[in-house]
Amino acid sequence: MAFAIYEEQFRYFLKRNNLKFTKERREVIAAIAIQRNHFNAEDIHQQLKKQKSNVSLATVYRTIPLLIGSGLMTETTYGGERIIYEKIYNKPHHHHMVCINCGKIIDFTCPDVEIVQNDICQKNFFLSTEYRLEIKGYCQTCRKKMKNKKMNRTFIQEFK
Amino acid sequence: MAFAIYEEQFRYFLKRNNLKFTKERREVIAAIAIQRNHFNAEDIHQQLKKQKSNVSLATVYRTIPLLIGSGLMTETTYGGERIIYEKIYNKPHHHHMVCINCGKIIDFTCPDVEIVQNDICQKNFFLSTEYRLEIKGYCQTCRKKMKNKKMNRTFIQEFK
DNA sequence: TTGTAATTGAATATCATTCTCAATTACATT
DNA sequence: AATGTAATTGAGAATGATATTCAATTACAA
Repeated sequence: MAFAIYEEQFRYFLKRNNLKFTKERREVIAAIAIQRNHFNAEDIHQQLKKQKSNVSLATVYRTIPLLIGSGLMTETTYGGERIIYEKIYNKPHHHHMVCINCGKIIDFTCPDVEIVQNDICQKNFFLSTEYRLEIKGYCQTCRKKMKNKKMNRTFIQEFK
Repeated sequence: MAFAIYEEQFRYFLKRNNLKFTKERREVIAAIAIQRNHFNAEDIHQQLKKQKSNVSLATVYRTIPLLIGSGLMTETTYGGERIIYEKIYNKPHHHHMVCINCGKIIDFTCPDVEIVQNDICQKNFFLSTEYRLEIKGYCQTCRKKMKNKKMNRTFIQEFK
């Protein structure tokens, strides 16, 4: 499974940065390896408890930047109450559609965006490390609810 | 100037939603009208003080969703400590490059992205209300600093 | 084995944003 | 113009995710 590769990549990162590979960090990786598509800090902590691990939430938060720095995961969407992460190992680069009614996140890939992005960065002498196209709106399910007026809209507003 | 139009649009929105046009809300609009490209809740509050207005920070926060709902402004980038807003009146739709070293935000327009976005939404039966392409990386200035190793990098990491 | 800098858990701090509540106010209706 | 009522306000307190402090522990290079 992917776990061994996760650990290898993480150990390499730690060594390069003069950081230690602790029991706690190993357990956090194991917890990450098991996560689904999208998860947050608390999800990791819950998984640790399931694993009978006593790694504290503080350590989870301390480990997150290391996991991102080592290239094992990335932030997905912000804007909600919590930051949502996802693993990136062996996953093609993709973007997100977020339903503003139910919170559902839909992944999609789009090679065209990369071309556009390269072009823009070159023109602006910008060195890109990350780019994302994020679409907000209403998913298929919630559009149906809209017709029945069962949705969470706060204000009356037109759609473009 | 744009202020009168701002107010008209806002009053219309309030009326449609059975909300009141108060002295405080008028003052907040005046404060918004003066803001630069990118600003946050605290910036609005500071501007109110400059205007000798006593509108509280709580009211600023309460007014923000109304301003967004009425189409006067929008969230720009999250991910930092605070939410950054920008006015959208008379401003072409655009995207952002954010320097992860100095925090600089560079606007850019890109008509191609709209085409891509429409296509994806149609395929997924998604009703888009908003979309953004966000590029993170290093701006021209910070790239030069990188060569002199004067940058804020936290971890040693390769660039793609 | 040892020295030392990194790491940990627990508790506490931070700090942007939201909420509570009693007093005030806008404004539709008379 | 007066009235009724629901919306709004400021002040302060609450919230809650994330970060930090500190003393005790631990990884690991030498």
